[in-house]
Amino acid sequence: MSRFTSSVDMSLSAIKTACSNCNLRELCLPFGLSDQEVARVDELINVRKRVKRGENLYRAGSTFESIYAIRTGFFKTYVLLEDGRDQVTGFQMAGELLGLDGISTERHSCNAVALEDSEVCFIPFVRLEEVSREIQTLQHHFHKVMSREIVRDHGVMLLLGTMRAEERLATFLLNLSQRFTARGFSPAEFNLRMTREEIGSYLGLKLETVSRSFSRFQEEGLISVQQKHIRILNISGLKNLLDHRK
Amino acid sequence: MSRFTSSVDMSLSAIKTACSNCNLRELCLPFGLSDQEVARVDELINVRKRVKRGENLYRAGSTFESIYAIRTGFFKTYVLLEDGRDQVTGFQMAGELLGLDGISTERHSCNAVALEDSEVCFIPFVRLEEVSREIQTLQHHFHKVMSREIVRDHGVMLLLGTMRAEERLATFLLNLSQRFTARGFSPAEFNLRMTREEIGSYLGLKLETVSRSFSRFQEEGLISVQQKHIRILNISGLKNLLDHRK
DNA sequence: ACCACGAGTTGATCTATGTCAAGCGTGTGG
DNA sequence: CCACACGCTTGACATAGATCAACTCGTGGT
Repeated sequence: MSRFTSSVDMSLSAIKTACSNCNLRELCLPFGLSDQEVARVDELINVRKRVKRGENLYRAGSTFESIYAIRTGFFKTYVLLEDGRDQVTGFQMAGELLGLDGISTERHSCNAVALEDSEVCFIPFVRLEEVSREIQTLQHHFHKVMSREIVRDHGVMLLLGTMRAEERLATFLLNLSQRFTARGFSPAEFNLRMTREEIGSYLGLKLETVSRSFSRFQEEGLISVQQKHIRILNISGLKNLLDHRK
Repeated sequence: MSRFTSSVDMSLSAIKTACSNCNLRELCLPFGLSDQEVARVDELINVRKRVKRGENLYRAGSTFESIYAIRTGFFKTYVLLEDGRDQVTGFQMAGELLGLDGISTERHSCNAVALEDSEVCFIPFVRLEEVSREIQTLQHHFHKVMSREIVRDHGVMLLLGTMRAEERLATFLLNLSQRFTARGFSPAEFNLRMTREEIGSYLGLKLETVSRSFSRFQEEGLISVQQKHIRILNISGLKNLLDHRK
């Protein structure tokens, strides 16, 4: 982790952006908007930024001004306890929004770090509220996105509160698989961008338990693991792990 | 409280002007609005409903139309797994909103049950979006409320992912105490509305562990417990449980 | 007012996961 | 392109909390 905490500023290359020709449009904020409406959204997104692997997009306590749409790359968000314990609250990939936590107090309440070289669009929040007062579709979609985040969090609470280690890991893999699929990647084969420790933090497990569970899955022929490379060999086998518990 | 739960008839106009003379205004949706603006919000709240202890306000899967503001009473929300395991995702009290989970898919994703006889205001969501396109203050406050829910959920994830049983319970008690205080009740003395099992479900513990932890706190003079009645005797002692872990 | 059953407490034991430790291999940065 | 640090795996052991069980209490419903 030490090499990640050193960075302070992000490489600052402001690029003119346009949702209009972004292939993530249908996964991202402009979902369901007409061309005209997308053009209005384009106007409010005037900054794009690269975030290098290990750099913070924002930190807990920093003032909130924008939400961010991930154009390329992969992030984690996490909260810290004073004593050093931390909890990864999510992993975010292209098309997903970051920073919603900051609206409530005008300060971010968690940290966002790039897990690979990434690019994000800045969406100044005041302007987003402006435009969403004008465009009903945008307003409604934004509400759906926030609500979806709440529902997702409840799912994680269910996982952390009731599931056993292997169920948690299976759920995690199936979720990743499904999100990669939605982005046009293979449902069965992908590279993890995060370490065992980060997976463990997200799932409320120690890294050794994550590692052992991976090994167990492999022994059982459910997946093949080679460091960060995962191949799902038996997806329904993984799903069965979740169903049939007494 | 009694004047709301009595069976005395109320005039329609009294119902229609709910927010304007509701003493929860500053905790609830109309927070920060001018009198004029509150009047606009009043207009969209045209139904109030009693929910008896044990009744569902809504269920997972039911279609989403309204969010609900709790006028009096106490609720829990929970999600279910097919195999019967469940996870309480939150306890809600007067002035708090219920139903935000439903926005994302137009169907509720969790269940809401009254833990005591309660009364809620229906806020038809389509109308809320309408009015919040007109009233910026309302729009912004609503966004803050949703964001606050996300931040709260992250806090629960931290609790479930990293804390030990007694830390979880202490966090829970301190949170309740703080919310009762915000509503003008004693910070140190209150009645739990939920069972040990429900507390356990929320905190990712079994009821026996909750019971044992209560007993331990009592032995240590931190609280006194008598069934559902809690008195916090040493609030900083409880807080210390959270800080000083290596 | 009473009874019965749900809620809570407490003890004894079990177990899943944490902890500690040692060694390996791979991919990243110099 | 190479080296080594970091990430990962695996084993042995420890423990917090789960599970099972027996008993008490108190409260809500009739």
